[in-house]
Amino acid sequence: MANPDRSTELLWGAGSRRGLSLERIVRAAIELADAEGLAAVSMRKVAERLGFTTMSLYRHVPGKAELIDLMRDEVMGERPQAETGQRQGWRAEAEAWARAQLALYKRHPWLIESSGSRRVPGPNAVAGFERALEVVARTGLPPAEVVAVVTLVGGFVESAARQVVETAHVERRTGVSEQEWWGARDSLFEHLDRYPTLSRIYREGGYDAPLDPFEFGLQRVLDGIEALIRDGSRDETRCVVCGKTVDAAATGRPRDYCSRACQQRAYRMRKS
Amino acid sequence: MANPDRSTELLWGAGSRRGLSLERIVRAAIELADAEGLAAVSMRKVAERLGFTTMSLYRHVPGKAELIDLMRDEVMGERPQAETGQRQGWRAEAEAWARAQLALYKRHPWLIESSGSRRVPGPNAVAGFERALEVVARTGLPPAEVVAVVTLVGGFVESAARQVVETAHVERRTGVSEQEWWGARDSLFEHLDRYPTLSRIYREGGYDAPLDPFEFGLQRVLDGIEALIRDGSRDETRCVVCGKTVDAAATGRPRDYCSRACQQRAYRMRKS
DNA sequence: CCTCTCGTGTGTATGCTGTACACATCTGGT
DNA sequence: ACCAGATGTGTACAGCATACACACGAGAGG
Repeated sequence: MANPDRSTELLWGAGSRRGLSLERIVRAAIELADAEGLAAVSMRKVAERLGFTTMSLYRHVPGKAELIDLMRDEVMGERPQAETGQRQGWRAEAEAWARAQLALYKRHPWLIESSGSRRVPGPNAVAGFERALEVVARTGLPPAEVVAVVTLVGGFVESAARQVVETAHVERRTGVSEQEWWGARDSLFEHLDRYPTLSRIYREGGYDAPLDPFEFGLQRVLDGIEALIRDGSRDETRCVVCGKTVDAAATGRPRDYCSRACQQRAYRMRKS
Repeated sequence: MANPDRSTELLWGAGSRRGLSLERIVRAAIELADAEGLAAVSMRKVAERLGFTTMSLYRHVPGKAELIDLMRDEVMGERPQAETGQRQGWRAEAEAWARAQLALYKRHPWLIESSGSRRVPGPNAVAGFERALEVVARTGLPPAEVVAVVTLVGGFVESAARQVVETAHVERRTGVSEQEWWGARDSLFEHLDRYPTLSRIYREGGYDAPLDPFEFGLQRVLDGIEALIRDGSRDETRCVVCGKTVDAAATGRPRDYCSRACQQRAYRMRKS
């Protein structure tokens, strides 16, 4: 587990603190991870690649966990592309954001492997988050739902990337791995009668031309969000702060907020 | 589907407890992972817990990777619950499936940590997949889309579980609540003005009462799938095998399949 | 000039990890 | 009785992150 304070300091530190050596270490580690996977990244290997001893790295980086934090944020700074001229409607822009994120995962598959444990978000990661919030905020959804939507799409992209990258990884492995795949297929065939629905769907060709999980899933998720936007704007029964359903007052002026807490938050917000 | 030999051995416990067995190893490893996390599972620790030497394990398990495969499939065999009387409509059942899956991840958080690298699916994992296919197949979607939908929902649940479980895990291990943790990262907030949308949403209270990412996301995803079902049944412009859009014939009888390949697959399927 | 501190690189040592290999013991079949 | 195979053990090794003591060179203060 990375020391949060140290990682935060390194990730957010002023330019002067980020010495030349630190950048070289991080870049060497990224090259190693890109070429041989996250498992191949050891302090020894990184040091060797730079022509220094293992322990010299510790003069610039507190530990391996922090190094990985830095690697992650570094590649997240790769600009998706020329940042097209916006104003395309939230859906097209959300699609573009998701596709750029997927491309990032494809360029650096180890991002997925290293996303397991608790990570401190760096400036570039937050910048990506900011861009996504920007897009979704234009939908006019209440703030809490904007955050939830971005979380959902972000999580989906990572999940899809995990599948896409993994199958690509398996396909790239030749011979032995392919045989394993066939072996698993055979033993699965033997017991296929235990799974009637699966075998029926297999027989009906459900696996002959599999749909791209990213493209398919992205459209479903965005459809679901679109439905949320439509429902939310049709009836006004949702809290404008958190988006929860607000039980309509039987008589008198209809409520805007689901609770006094949300009302107070909106008031403070308006006042500042 | 209990193996009689194994059952007798387990039931006759006292006698067989003297020796090692694959089941005992797997169960000990699961207990260890449940209690202290996946990182704490080492061959030495598992062996110690059982009162044997490290190397004795290798008489029953080829290596650690295979042990983890076995652990995964073992816990996936835990029946979600009493398998309620079905016939509730696909959406309610899909929700139940997703919730059961989330509960599984909560019971065994290490399932998420260990899902990174390539894993061989075991009988219990396939059984869970089969149950999901069963539910989604009732929607009448074409086979390839049934698979894609199950993949989508499965991926979503894992993604949401990763978030939910992780915050809980961090809180338990560090003894610091999520709020305190982020509060301590004040250097992060210092730079908040670089992110206008993020800070605006924060000020508007978007983070004060965050929506449950699982519950929120699940509804969006299911909404998206519902839209797919509706659109698919309204117009017949989709291939009944793979679900891709089929370009309508200008004149004559409208096509059912997107390609000769799909037409042939459906024919073979009908014939068998 | 000398000395003293400090940033930086190095070498060694420790305690983990998975697992290869040789050896011991016990068991069941011929 | 004997032998083969299954099972458990002990030692050994390579790899990992990293703690710690040391070496060297630069700049500051006397």
